[in-house]
Amino acid sequence: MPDAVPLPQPFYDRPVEQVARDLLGKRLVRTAADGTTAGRIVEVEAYLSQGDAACHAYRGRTRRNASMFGPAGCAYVYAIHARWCVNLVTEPEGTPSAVLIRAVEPLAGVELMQARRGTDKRLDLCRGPARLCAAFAIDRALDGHDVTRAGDLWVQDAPNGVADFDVLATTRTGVTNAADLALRFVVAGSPYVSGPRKRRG
DNA sequence: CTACCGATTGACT
DNA sequence: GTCAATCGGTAGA
Repeated sequence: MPDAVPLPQPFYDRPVEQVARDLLGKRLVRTAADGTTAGRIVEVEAYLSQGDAACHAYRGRTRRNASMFGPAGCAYVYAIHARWCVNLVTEPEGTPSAVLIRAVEPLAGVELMQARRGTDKRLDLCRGPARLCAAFAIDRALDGHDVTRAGDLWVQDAPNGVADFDVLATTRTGVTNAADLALRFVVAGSPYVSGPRKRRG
């Protein structure tokens, strides 16, 4: 863990699909009152500002999705089926796009994750967007949080710039609208990604 | 205020 | 593989 440098704001201020791919392999770091947890991002999904019926901002701005309309580099935390999920907002302010973090590989604070999740199974600790949030103690309090500075929630650049893995693009999981778009990206071969689901080239 | 729905998960066949 | 519990957000009366 050489440099603990946060990914800078310009990293997020780019096309969402590109940011999604580039987030793979980076470290998500969460510091809470009861300790710190960290994990390597292995699965993400992109939600587009235009023509994407699955995006929460598709039908305009509401109280819930307000963070998506804010500047890049902020968190967008929402509730679904009584659970929390976390996104990272991309593209310029007023452009409601974001990357959903679906799974990470546990790197630090594993015991804390186990306690929060109520399971010892390392593979299941952060596999799935809501499981990840439970393991990292992420909830609505972090909605709108700036992730470009080392703080309660941020993303650390990977030790080396060169990716040592292949990226697999598939359709998104669980969405009922615009289900045909291949906007889910995973680290090929990682056992820490959530259920495979159908694949697409 | 009530009614409906979902970017999920965990339990079960 | 299938299925339903779960509750915050949204729309509508």
